[in-house]
Amino acid sequence: MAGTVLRRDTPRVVVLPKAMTEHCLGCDVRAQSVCRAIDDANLHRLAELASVAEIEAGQTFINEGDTADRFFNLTSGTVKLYKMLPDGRQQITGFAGPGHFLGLAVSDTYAFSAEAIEKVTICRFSRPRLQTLLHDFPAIERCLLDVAANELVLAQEQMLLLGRKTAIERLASFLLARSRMAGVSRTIHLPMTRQDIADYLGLTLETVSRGFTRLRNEKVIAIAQPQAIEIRDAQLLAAIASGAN
Amino acid sequence: MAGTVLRRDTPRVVVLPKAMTEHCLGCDVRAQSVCRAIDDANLHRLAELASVAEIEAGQTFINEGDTADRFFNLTSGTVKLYKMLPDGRQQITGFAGPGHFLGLAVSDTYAFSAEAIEKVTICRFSRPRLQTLLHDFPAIERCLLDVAANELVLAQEQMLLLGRKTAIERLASFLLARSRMAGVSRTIHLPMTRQDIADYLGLTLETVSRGFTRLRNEKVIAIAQPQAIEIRDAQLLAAIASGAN
DNA sequence: CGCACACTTGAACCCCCTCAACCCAAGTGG
DNA sequence: CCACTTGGGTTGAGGGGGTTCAAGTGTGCG
Repeated sequence: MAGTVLRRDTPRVVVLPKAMTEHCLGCDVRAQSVCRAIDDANLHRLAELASVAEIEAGQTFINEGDTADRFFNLTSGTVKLYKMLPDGRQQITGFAGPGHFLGLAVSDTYAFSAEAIEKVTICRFSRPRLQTLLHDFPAIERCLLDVAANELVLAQEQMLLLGRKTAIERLASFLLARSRMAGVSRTIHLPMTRQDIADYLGLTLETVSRGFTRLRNEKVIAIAQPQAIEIRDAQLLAAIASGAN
Repeated sequence: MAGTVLRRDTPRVVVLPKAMTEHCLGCDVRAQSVCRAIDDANLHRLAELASVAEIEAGQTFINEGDTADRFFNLTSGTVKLYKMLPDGRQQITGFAGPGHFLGLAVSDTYAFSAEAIEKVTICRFSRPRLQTLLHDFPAIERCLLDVAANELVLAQEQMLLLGRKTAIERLASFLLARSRMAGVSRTIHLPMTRQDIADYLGLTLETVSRGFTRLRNEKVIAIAQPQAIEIRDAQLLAAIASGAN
């Protein structure tokens, strides 16, 4: 049962009243984000709604229950999305990286909180104004639908993990998912703490630590640093993750 | 660790080559389904893509991993959506009732299986043909986005439940959610078995049974029949569900 | 009646949690 | 340079909530 203090500092807004269109044109995560749905000619329509902000590590910039008046688009860094119980128990529902879109809420309040675990930069959009833009460009809506459907698949996968997998299977699944998004590289970077991993996998930090140690002893992984893990037997890792072992 | 046998019987298609538009016009779940996004004048466009099928209880009509060539719209009965591990462990990701839309998958294969737990009737749409219709009617797409965002919120809530709540808290949360969808009535109907509830809440059927008994002994609920549960102290039930007790 | 199926209840066990100590690296300040 | 602090990570010992295994209790239906 984790108990972290909530911080409600306002994020530091940094830039860009007018040079925004160029900023969007040269944005290096545009291809991975929903912004790809809008072509260069119309990009200014999107750009004039956006403002950029930098968030320090540890800062919470979305609070569960607050009125959802903004959408966010991550351009760098990593964010944890989580829900909490009144007594402080925390469940991280996902980690968001560059290109990730935040704020897909039906109701008018956020259903989760978001905290930067590294220094993060985000694009912010006013909700009502972006929604009128969505109306003019159904392509964005279509893209958002794809995004939402994809998240739904991931959420179902995570429910299977949380409801039915053992501790070691959860860890293996987590490392495997991380390695897939890392691409070809054999080592994976973990920007989050053991406590965060535990809160994501429905475990305690001690169990996470013990699990990593066990996987290391069984030569499945090597732990270069606590935050840098090398996969030594991807096949065995996958077997463990799927419950075959 | 539950192990149910997969059945792959083809569902019995029942009706309606041509009288379909009238059928859609008079459909009693239209207002609760995505079909509400299309007006009476254009309803025939939707109707001519649909075919109706009846599914017997126990029949699986979506198999995880199969090519996703169809969308479904539930018009009566209850369906369980689930994922399985190779060794038979099962996680139910949700129960779908009348008006529920199924098949929101990004990839070309279904990410989950669907089995009728009661006799069920569904409208079926060919995927490619419905997708061209979506293109013509962005209102449907918008509606689907709302549906997806809503499911995402529910999924996050379920992750919190599976990752961080105790057995009794899970049961209370489940009963509370069921009572909310039941409306004003104080008694809730549970069409699924204890095993299904367990597979939904990440527990065993014995733990579910014991939990119900305990809630009954503490006068929170009354168990008229195993499938019919009366809520006697909604406030206490809500307190337990949120972890306050 | 008797079989099947779902549910309930009991007893023993075990995986993971809790509590606690310890390690280690990175500051910080005298 | 060393003493001290702080934050994250690891490791150990013991306990408990939920599972496992097993028996018993309805209830519907041939």
